[in-house]
Amino acid sequence: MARRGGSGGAFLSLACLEAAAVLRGARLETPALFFGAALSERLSFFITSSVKTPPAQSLLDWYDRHRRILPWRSGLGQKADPYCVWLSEIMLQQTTVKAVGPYYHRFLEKFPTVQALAAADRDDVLSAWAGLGYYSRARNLHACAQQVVALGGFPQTVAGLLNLPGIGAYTAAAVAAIAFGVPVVPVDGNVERITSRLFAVEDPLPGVRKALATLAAGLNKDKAAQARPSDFAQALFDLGASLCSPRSPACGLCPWREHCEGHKAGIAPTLPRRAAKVAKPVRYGIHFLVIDNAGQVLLRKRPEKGLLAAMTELPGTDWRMEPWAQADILPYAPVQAEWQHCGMVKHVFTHFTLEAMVYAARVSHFSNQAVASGFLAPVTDVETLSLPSLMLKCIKLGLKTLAV
DNA sequence: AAGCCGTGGTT
DNA sequence: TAACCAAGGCT
Repeated sequence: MARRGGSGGAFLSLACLEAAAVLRGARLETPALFFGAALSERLSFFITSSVKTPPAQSLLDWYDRHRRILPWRSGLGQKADPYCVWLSEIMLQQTTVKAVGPYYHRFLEKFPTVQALAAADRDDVLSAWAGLGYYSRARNLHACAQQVVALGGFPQTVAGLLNLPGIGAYTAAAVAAIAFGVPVVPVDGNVERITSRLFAVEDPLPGVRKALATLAAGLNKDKAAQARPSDFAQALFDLGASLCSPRSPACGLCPWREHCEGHKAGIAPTLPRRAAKVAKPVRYGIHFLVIDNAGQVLLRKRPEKGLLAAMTELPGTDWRMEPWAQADILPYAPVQAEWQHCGMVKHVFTHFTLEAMVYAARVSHFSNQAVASGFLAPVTDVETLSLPSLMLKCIKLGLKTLAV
């Protein structure tokens, strides 16, 4: 791991010059060798025992003055509700505060307690999640609620929380710290960014992720942080969200600016570095919108596993790497009709881009066979049908064509 | 363990 | 526009 910042002596304690030598030397080695098993353990020790961490009190003072007011956040010194903390943490995984807000309120209204959530139908939970993305979170949320009820409440340790579905290293630490006052540092994208800047770590993600987590774990070692584990964790989130932002951090306002090696070296805005990414492949699919005289649209449910698992979709082809020829697609049409070409919907998933061609038609009524291939729903209910965003786009495009 | 899993906002 | 990114987890 390459860490910048003047002489090793100023940055690392004198007792650990050997560690500094190891760290400097490591820059010259291949990443694979550097993170080799034995060496990695030695480095974890050296890092946690030798790295000078910034004063937690400075951050906490800043937090007390500038902390954000969020729906799931309790008042300073107030006790947090574990159910609310957990629910918000799951929703906030890879999801912005702004997007979560309405979902969080709706969810609490529908499922006010973990018992209510556990007792609910899974489809109702999925429905309340529709549009938020990463739908495995909703399935795991429901399963987790049932386990929590069976356990008689939320586990109050990181290890106990880690056993629950949908809760990984980050969420376990976040719930433990925020809901139960356990002095741990949850490492999310904010904390990775802050840590890489504080210690001027120039090696790229995702390879350097483990090393950043080790460095981050040392951030709460002083007394001030130990006294306020919940506030310290949330202070890091707020710092990452409002000052130590990805593109143009406001280093001049940062309570840790005098302790930040990245800032001192003038490279803070460029951190963390990332390995060059590969281009996303394009996949091609066709989807069909059919409406009968009663204003009903034919839909179907996707398979239980895989992309958009168990969510609702328009009937259509699979999504393949080769574009579909006109002649290939008729067998996939759910009914015989005068199909009108509506255009293309482009949708970007994490690992590929989908170009979905949409065809639309009207029929007087659906045959039993057609209905058996899926289910019918009033087209006026499209907004409330628990549809993934992609399908909402396809339907809107199809409706536009039919209306003409 | 690298690939899979959504969506919306920003630059 | 295309890339980037958000309080990541699972397999």
